[in-house]
Amino acid sequence: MIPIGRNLRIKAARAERDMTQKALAEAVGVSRQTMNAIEQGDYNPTIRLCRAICKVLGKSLDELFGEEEEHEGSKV
Amino acid sequence: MIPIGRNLRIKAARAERDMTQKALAEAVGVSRQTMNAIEQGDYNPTIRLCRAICKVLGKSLDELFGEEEEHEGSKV
DNA sequence: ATATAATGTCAAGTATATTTTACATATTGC
DNA sequence: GCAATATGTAAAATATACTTGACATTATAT
Repeated sequence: MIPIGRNLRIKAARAERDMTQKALAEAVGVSRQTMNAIEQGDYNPTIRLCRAICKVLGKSLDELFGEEEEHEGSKV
Repeated sequence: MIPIGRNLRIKAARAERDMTQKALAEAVGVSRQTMNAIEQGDYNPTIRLCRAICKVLGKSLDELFGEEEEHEGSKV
């Protein structure tokens, strides 16, 4: 629970590497559901998991987890 | 448990702002023991708490929590 | 249309982050 | 020396990250 905002940056970085949620989850050693929940913003990973995700996706903490979400499309 | 390495960067950033562990803990809304444990590397905060710490200390995630610890003094 | 892979979600359990209380050790100032 | 403040630790309780298993939905392709 506790909505955090969907993390589209992870999704995008995954796309860059053509990785599936499952593949990323395995690469960082968590369940697929956990990866999905993080992308959905359903919770709040530990810094350790964040670091692992960054490492696999070749991004920095600031790039993937910095600040709060950038706002979505400005609806028309 | 699970040693992560002491986070001297937080300690240093705190010193820059002349903040005590207690003050920082209150500013980010956790207990003093939690802040202490994080600095001691005794565990593994959530990204949310990390963000809060960064905000209060005026540092980025990469600055305070990026990569693993830089090695200490190169022993002589 | 129907397989198959990728994703979203839920519920029940386990692991662990965080709190509270409490005490011990520095450290600083009187 | 003694008081006060800052820090380090520990044990028991609580909150929540994360797992497992299962099912529904949305692509993509044949």
